[in-house]
Amino acid sequence: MKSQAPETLPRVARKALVKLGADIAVARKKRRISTVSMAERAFISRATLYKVEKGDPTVSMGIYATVLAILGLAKGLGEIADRINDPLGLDLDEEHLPKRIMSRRRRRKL
Amino acid sequence: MKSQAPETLPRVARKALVKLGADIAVARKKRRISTVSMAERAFISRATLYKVEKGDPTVSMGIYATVLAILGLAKGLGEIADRINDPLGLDLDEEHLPKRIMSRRRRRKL
DNA sequence: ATTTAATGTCTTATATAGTAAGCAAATAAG
DNA sequence: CTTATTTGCTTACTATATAAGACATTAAAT
Repeated sequence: MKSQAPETLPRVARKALVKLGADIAVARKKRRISTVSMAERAFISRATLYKVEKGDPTVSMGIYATVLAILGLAKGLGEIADRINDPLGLDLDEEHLPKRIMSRRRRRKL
Repeated sequence: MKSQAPETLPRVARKALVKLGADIAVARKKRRISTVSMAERAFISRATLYKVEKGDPTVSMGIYATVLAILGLAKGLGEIADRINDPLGLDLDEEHLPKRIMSRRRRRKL
C-alpha cells in the first residue's frame, strides 16, 4: 500500500482490519497453533504474521487469505461483496448492468 | 506478497479472491462508478484497481479495504473471522484461552 | 522460584508492489 | 456509422513490503 495522501484509509476500513486481525489471533489460539507454526505453514515470517494480527493494511491480501485458509476461514473472503451482502445495488440484475460506466455529460459536438 | 515456494497460495484462498474481485467489479457498476473515478477516490492507480478486480493476491489488504469501504462494504471484512463464523474453536470462551501456545513436548531437565 | 519457549517489537537489506503512461479494443451515445 | 470515452492489459521505474535476525519480556511448565 502506498501511503501518499495523509490518512488515506477510511476509518471504517481501519476498524474492520483491526478487528479482523484480532479475530485471526483468537482463531489461531483456539486451534492451538503457535505463531511460529502458523508463519511456517503460511510461508511467511513471524514479523509479517505479527502485522496481520495487528490488522496492518500494508500486508498483502494474499497473505491474509493464506492465513485465513489455514484457519479454514477462507470462504468468508468470497462472501464480503456477494450479492446477498450488497443491498445497495441500484440496478437489479447483474446481466443488465452496463459493461462501461459513462459520465452523463458528453460533448455534443458531432 | 513474496512468491517464494511455487504455488504458495491455497486453492480455496485463490478462488475466494477471484470471486471477491469479480463481486467488487459488479458492485462498482451497480453504483455507476467508473474505474477512473473509483481509482481516484481510493487514491490508487487504475492499474492497481484492475488487479483488485481480478483478485490479485499481491495487492495490499489496505487497498482492498479502501475499495470495499467506498462501496459501503467494509464491515464485512471485520466479520470474516468473527466468533459466529468460527465454529471450529476447540476451547469455548475466549477468556480462558492461553495467551501462548506451548508445544506439548518439553525438556524434563530440572 | 527457575527455566525455557513463545511472543512483542525493532532494524536493515532486498524482493516486489504500485504508479505512470501508453495503446488497442470495445461500448455507448449522437 | 462515427466519434468520444472507457476499459483491458502491457511495460519500465521507484517506493515499500517482507524476511532475517536480534533482543527484551512474559507465560507456563517444572
